[in-house]
Amino acid sequence: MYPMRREEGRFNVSECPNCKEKLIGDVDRGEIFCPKCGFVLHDQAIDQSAEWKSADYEERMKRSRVGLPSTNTLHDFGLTTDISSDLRDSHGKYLDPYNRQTAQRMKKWQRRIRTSSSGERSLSIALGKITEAADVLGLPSSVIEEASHIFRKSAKAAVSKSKSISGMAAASIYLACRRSNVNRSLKEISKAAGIQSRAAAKYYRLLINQVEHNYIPPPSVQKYISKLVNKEKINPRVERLALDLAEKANESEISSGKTPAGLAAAYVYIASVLAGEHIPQREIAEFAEVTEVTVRNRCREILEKFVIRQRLRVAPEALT
DNA sequence: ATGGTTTTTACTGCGTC
DNA sequence: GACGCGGTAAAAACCAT
Repeated sequence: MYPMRREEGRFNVSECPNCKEKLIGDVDRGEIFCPKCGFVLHDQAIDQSAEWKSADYEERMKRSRVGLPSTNTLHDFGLTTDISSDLRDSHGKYLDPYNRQTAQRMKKWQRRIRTSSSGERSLSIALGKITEAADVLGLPSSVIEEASHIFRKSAKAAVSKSKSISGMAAASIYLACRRSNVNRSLKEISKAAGIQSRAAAKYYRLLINQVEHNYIPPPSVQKYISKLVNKEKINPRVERLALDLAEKANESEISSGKTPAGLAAAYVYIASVLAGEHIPQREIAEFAEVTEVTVRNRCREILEKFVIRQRLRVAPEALT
């Protein structure tokens, strides 16, 4: 997964090994990932910058803390108290019978309270679901945090009331991906969450209406192309050509209302033919998660435009 | 709810290896 | 014959109104 060879010692971290996109570093979470394909370069990278500075020992002691950083992915933010069961006091002495009884009662209630209310419990389940699905997809933990945060917000706003937990989890992850510029389709995510993408789309729209207030533009065709190429291990030449076509076609007239995925598939298909690689429509359609018919239709439209251009270019020569 | 647009489903015919 | 490709009609899904 991590393509660095130890003996080389050096690895250029500025671009993604899959799609050559410039990588984005997330200092807060200590990881670097590709905004196009979601490739995580170094999930366990250590944040080398000091979190705080201290002039002297006293101050350092004041500022240091104990425990893991709090996280959105656990229902209680990872902040929990455990009452130990060995029934000793803070000095290590055994408790007397009365205090022992009290401690046991406290322990029991603490355990019950932690996930007692139905809200807490479902939150806990949902966050687990999010983490699980995101892990399957190999998403960077910053996205998981974001998704968890989104889910919390939706739960607070009672958006997720009486909705499928998996559905809301998938929708949260998808929104988190969109926000973080990680190019994953709703289909992929719903599959990982074990849910129909149709249903997930519904929940996503809910989320958009209730939680998200900024318009998130859909990923560009170029991104889809890169993703597709990277997924299918296609010759980079084809990618270049496809991107070229997409740019030159300046497709404002053909693209409106069409799924970018289908368009990208068509460009890649045409590029593959032009480059003499000829990838079957069937395969491209499968990887782009659209139908062959859609690929064909987009192809037809693009080619119609290109034929006209070619005629215009060729016509003067034909006249001479 | 509805209507217009797009995508999918399912099927057929054509040419090539 | 299997395969890739192109097309079509009808159903399904999507989206704004």
